[in-house]
This record gives sequence, structure tokens and C-alpha cells, in this order.
Amino acid sequence: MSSRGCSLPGVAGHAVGKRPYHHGNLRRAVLDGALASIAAHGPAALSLRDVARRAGVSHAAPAHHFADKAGVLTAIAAEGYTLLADAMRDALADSGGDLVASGIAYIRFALGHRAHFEVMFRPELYRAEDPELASARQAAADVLLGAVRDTLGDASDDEVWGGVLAAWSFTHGFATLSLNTNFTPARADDIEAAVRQVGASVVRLTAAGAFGPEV
Amino acid sequence: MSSRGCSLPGVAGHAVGKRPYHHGNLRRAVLDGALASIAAHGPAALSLRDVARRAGVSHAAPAHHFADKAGVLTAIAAEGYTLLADAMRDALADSGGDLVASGIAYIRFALGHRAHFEVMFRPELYRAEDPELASARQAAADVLLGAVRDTLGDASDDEVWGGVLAAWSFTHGFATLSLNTNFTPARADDIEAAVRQVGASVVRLTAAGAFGPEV
DNA sequence: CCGACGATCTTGGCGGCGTCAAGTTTGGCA
DNA sequence: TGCCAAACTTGACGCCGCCAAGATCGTCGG
Repeated sequence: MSSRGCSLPGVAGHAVGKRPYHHGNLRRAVLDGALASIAAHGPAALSLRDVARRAGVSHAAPAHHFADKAGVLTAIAAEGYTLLADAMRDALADSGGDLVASGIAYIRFALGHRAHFEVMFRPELYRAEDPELASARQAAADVLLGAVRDTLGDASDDEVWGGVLAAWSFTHGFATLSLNTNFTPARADDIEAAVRQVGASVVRLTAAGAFGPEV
Repeated sequence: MSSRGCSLPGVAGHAVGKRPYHHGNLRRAVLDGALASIAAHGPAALSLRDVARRAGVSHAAPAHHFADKAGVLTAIAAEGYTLLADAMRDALADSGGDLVASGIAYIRFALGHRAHFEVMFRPELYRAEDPELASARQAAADVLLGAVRDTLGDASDDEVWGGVLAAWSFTHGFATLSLNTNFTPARADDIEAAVRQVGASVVRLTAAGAFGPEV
């Protein structure tokens, strides 16, 4: 019962692959409505009845495409990881493997797809064991791992893993704080400059020995 | 009406300053119950009625100490900022101003006071303009600012601000990812070693030019 | 010593929520 | 053409946050 609505749309696409009956494409409409609501009021305030109302369907209609509220958020998280992986892959390809470029893509994604991003990192809201989500998540992690590996050149797995932790922590923290606090909202239109300026600060702090002895 | 229950306890302490009537100290009991629930199920699943039930009072009793649900979360966020500032101040004092030591204190706080931390960085759940909260938050920010200033020595305000962004982003990202994902759970018992190892990775990435040209 | 006051807490009710069960519409296929 | 299954509706249940009105009880002025 619970797997029916979710598994039928299949692996293929997100927008198509489902024939319109009464509504047209209620699955997409529910996702888009939920995303708009989350972007405006946060994931905690999401109401499926409200989303259904805005889509012009009955309050129980969404349950036939997503088993329950957690199902909607699971789909959003999976979509988010796919979009994020694509954005980072594109940035790496365009920049010739620049780690900072992929970090900027990460931050741009967080700010531009706030709703996706906020859901992705609240695992208590969705079903983290969902296979579609898990694979999308793994794909995004692989992009980051490859980028760090390429940057460090010849490095042990431990060194690469440490680099992933470092790069991911920094980028994720910057993105999260930008979303949560009044963290330089003026420069939101020029993320690249802000990130590169902060990158320069990392170099300066490193030179000052803040992160440990130099090599 | 809304300010009565909140303003009476005053600036002094948190546990005392309120005479027991029927319950003893319902204000503390509500906070503790809410913290336990949030630590277990996240802030979104918090139910005031459930907290009241566990405290052995009626479902409307908490509203006399905190105007509403957002009031409870506001108090938790304010308490969290105060605890965090104290922890970082202590770490800086004990280490002679080591920025990494204060970062470790930050991460230790996040992992050890998960409920406080998760609420603090979800401003849509509470009243960010609450004066007690705002001052606690500012106090925490001042600790970080001072630590970065001391580390960088002679530096312009812009450079210090960039350093704050860098240090805070990194530390906050590490803490958030540790809470949200399966981010090396094995080393949770030795945060210091993990952070210093990742610090070494920052040095290595910097040497590889990942964050921009060296000075 | 006592009565009134006010803070603390209870009771009951309102609308909204997520979810379940059962019924209804509708498009495509045998 | 007639049937089936997917898509959607209707109605109900218990939970929630919040509000208003009432009950309880320590304290303080007289």
C-alpha cells in the first residue's frame, strides 16, 4: 500500500512519466506547492492539507502519490541531492576541476533552492533509507570525493577523506549560516566574490598557524 | 500579557528565581522536557501537550510561563547561546587563545547539547527579536570575533570579518554535518583528534592552492 | 488574624492537522 | 462495450496549538 504511489512513477524523470487523470500532474503540483511553502515558512510549518487546497484537490489526494508527509519530504530530498550533484558536476566541468568553483555551486544551490536544501539536511523529517534518495545522495558524495581527490593529487584515502571533511564542512557551514543568520546579506548577489574573499582568509589563518603547523 | 511569564524570572539565573506553587518549578520542567523531546525527535515533532503530560500538569499550563510554543523555543535558543558563549570563552582561556580549541568547544557543544543547537539555528521556529535572546547571541558572536582578532594579530576589520566567516563556517559546517549525517560517527568520542586531522587537511588543501594563492 | 489579590494551574472548547477507510469518477485496454 | 485499476473524494478519528473562563493557593496589607 505504501509503496504503490511512490514506486510507480519509476526511475526515469521527475516531471513526466505519469498520465494526467483528473488533475493533470498532481505529483509535480504537490512537490512544487510544498517547495513554495517550505521556502516561505520552513519545513516544520508544511501542511499537506494546505498544499492540496492550493492545488485544487481534496485533502487526502496527495496521499495517493506520496504515502504520507514523510514521503513528500523524501521525494524533495532525493530531488535536491540530484540537483546538487548536477550543479557541482557542471561547475567542476566548466572550471577544469576547481574545488572552490564546486563550493560556490554548492552555496548557490543552497541559496537558490532553499527548500530542497533545508529538507535534505533534516533527516528526521524523511525516510533516509529510501533507495532512490540513498543513491542520489551517494552520487552527490561521489562528485565531492572526486573533486577533492583531483585537487590533492597523490594522496592516501585518509588524506582525501580529511580533505572532503574540510571542504564540505566549510562550504556547508557557509551555506547554512547564510540561510539561517544575517550573515552578510548584502553580498548575496555576489557569492563568488564573498567565497573567494573568505578563501583568502583561510590562507591567512593558515599562515598564522591557526589550523596547525605548515608543511 | 505575553511578556508577563517570560520577563518575571529576570536576568539572573535560569534554575532559581521562581517560587514553587503547585508544581515546584514548572518553567524548568517544561524546558527540560522540551529539550529531551527535541533531542530525541527533532524540533518539528515537539508537542507542548506531550511535555505538559510528562511534567504532570494540564495541557495549558506551559502557556503561563511561555506565551506559546515559539516562546519555549525562544527560551531554549537564548539559553543555548549563553551556554555556547561560556563554553567557547572557557576553551579560549584554558588554551591561551587557540582558535582551534574554541572550534572544538563549539563542536562539542553542538554534539553535547544537540537540542539547544538545533533550535538556535532554526530562526523560523522562535522570535529572533526577543531582547534576551539577541543579547545572548551577540555575546557569543563577540567571543568568536575576539578570538579571530587575537589570532590574526594586526589585521583590518575586513580581514577579521573574513576570518570570522571562515572559522565560523568551517566549525559550524563540521558540527552540523556531524549531527545530520553519518559523518564519521566512530570518532565522535575523540572530536579533538578529528578536528585537528581535518585542520591538517586544510593546511594541505591550502598548500595545493585550493583556496587561492598563498601569501 | 483574615480577607482580598494575583500568580499558578485546570477545564472545556475551537479549528486545523495527518492519517485511515470506504466510496466515486474516469481513462484505457481486452 | 464492459471491466479494471488508478486517481481522487468524503467522512471520521485522535492529536495538536491556542483561547477563555474558572478553580486553587501562597502572600501581604489591614
